[in-house]
Amino acid sequence: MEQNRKITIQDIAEKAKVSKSTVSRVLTSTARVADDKRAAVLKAMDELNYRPNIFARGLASGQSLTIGVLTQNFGSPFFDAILRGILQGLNGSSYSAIFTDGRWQAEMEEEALRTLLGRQVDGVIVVGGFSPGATLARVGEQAPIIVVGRRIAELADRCIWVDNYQAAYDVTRYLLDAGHRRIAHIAGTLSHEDAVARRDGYMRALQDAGIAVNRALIVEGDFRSHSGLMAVEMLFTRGEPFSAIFAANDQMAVGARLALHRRGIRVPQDVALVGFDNQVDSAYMVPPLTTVNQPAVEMGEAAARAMLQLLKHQPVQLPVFRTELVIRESVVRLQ
Amino acid sequence: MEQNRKITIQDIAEKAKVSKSTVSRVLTSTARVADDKRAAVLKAMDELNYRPNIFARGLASGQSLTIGVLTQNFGSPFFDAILRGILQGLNGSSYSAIFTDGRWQAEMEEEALRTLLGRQVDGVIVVGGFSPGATLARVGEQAPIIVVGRRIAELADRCIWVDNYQAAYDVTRYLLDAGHRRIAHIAGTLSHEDAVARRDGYMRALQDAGIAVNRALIVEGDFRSHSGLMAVEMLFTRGEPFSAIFAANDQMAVGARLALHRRGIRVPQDVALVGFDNQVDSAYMVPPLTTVNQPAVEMGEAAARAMLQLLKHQPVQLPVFRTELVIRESVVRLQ
DNA sequence: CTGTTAGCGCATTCAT
DNA sequence: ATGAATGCGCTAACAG
Repeated sequence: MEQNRKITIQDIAEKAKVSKSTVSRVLTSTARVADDKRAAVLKAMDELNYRPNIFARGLASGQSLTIGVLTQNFGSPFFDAILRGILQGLNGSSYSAIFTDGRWQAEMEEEALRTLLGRQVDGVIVVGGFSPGATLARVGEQAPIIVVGRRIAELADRCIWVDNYQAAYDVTRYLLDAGHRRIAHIAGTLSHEDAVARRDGYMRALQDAGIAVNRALIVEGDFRSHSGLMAVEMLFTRGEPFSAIFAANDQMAVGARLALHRRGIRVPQDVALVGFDNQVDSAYMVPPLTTVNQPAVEMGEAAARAMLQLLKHQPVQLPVFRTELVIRESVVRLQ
Repeated sequence: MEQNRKITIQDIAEKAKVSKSTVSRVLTSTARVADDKRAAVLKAMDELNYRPNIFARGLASGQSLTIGVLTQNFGSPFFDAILRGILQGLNGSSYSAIFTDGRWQAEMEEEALRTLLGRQVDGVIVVGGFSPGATLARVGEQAPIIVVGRRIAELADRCIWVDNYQAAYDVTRYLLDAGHRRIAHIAGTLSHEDAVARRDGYMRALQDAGIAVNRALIVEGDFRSHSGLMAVEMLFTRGEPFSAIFAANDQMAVGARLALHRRGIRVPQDVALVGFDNQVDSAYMVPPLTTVNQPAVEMGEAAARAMLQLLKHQPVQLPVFRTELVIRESVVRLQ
């Protein structure tokens, strides 16, 4: 099967008539090497199609050149965008990423973190999740860590996130400005801090506008489409009238849209609809969805770059990311 | 920073009063160990919170316990489902996955494959992509390989795929049975074999029904939503009437849906619409989309399991995956 | 069943 | 600037 024996640093040393050390030096460029020798080494490496053994290197150097990414739910467009950004940010560096999926379950996340650390990753990027801050802080003692999509008190200077509270406030404000007074909210899983922040921003905006928060207009979903559909059903069951719905993410907005359609309710003429996350296909909904854009790719890229900095023991300055209200056609001014 | 020195097999050997070898044996369970010693070792490992160094292990054993996954486009729901399946299939095994993204570009794929191999992965799973079969076959000589989502002649017994041609044939047949005669097709990128197979299945079904293929009713898209929208525009520009559209994937169907909506054309009353892939939110479109289900998660899982078999040098028997027409509300019988 | 001995391929002192 | 020597932590023969 593997006819050609693994060629090692030794082989190329012989071929280039130098010592292993010299070869190692041109490999790591940790010390100067005479130009002619370096050339000979390079030539030999090329001719023999040499590939350093990453394990030997890792064992000897203590570095894995791998950064571990703990994510949740590969399927989510939002998280995918972040992952894409991370890959992009790592591009060109000598680091690779290895992913594990926490599936939004704290125990699984711990397990995933464990395997990552067990794989001697040089750093960890945590994307979202439920793990308590203390757990992550502990991880942070073992390896450089960057958290994206969450704000963790214990790791304040290592988090990349957006202000969900403010964004939700702005959405609600926008709906109010359009003349809506009875605005329903489909919240995300409320054990998740983002969901809470979005709901709170919504409530606060209402209060600031002098409108009492009506609990009957708030339904908790789970960030998935189906829960958006169910939430609208729930709203009708409760019988509280509403002229607008603010869903805590686009997926739930999609579900809500279908529920409205089933009841013959038109969007935006009868009910306005706003989502959150600006996932790609939201622009292609019928009608195109007004939503909040989170610069997911950029956040992922920033996370990767920050990690690279940390690994070089350089100080990191995390950029600030802003959300943006993307106005499309699912909201219309109330007469 | 790292106050506590790395604890090694040696430490736990001393603590358990056995030799390193014995510890190694309980670790790898390659040989029987007396129950009491095993217990002592386990206890010591637990108390010292021991984590084997994966590099040392890899170096000594020649195994990386890592399988490399080459994928395209993290953002696609279909590919994500496959990845999720792979992760799922690896779950419980001692293998981890490491992902790289080929971004649908042959050169990038080659590069990605190279880094994967450079990382000494024990096996490679290729998801989709453009790499020529010969390239993949070459990779297959260096490490076990499984290909999912493509059928490659050189690697016939290593591919997991579905019969796109037949599925497309069935879709078209379904539309014909519903009374449609002027059926448009929005193809995917035709440099991609799946796109070709789907188009060909469509054409064949028409021919078998005695209907001449009308080139003006076929538009090439690129699998993305926007191209679906553009395709419909193109169709109208061409002026060929049609009563149904078969898009080569759901994303393009979404785009097509919006284009129709913009022109005030109702689905399914005025035009029937069918997609392909059954991505999650298709069930929540307005109206819910009739589409072809590809068991993506199952395919990914099967790929992982097959890989595990290969790594154990056991013969693999790849399961056959069938597509299924998922009938929802975007098609109505023509009067 | 268990301990002893040799490396795995490379980075990194230490000499020179 | 370069070679020789040492060891990273573990697995895998080899004895016993």
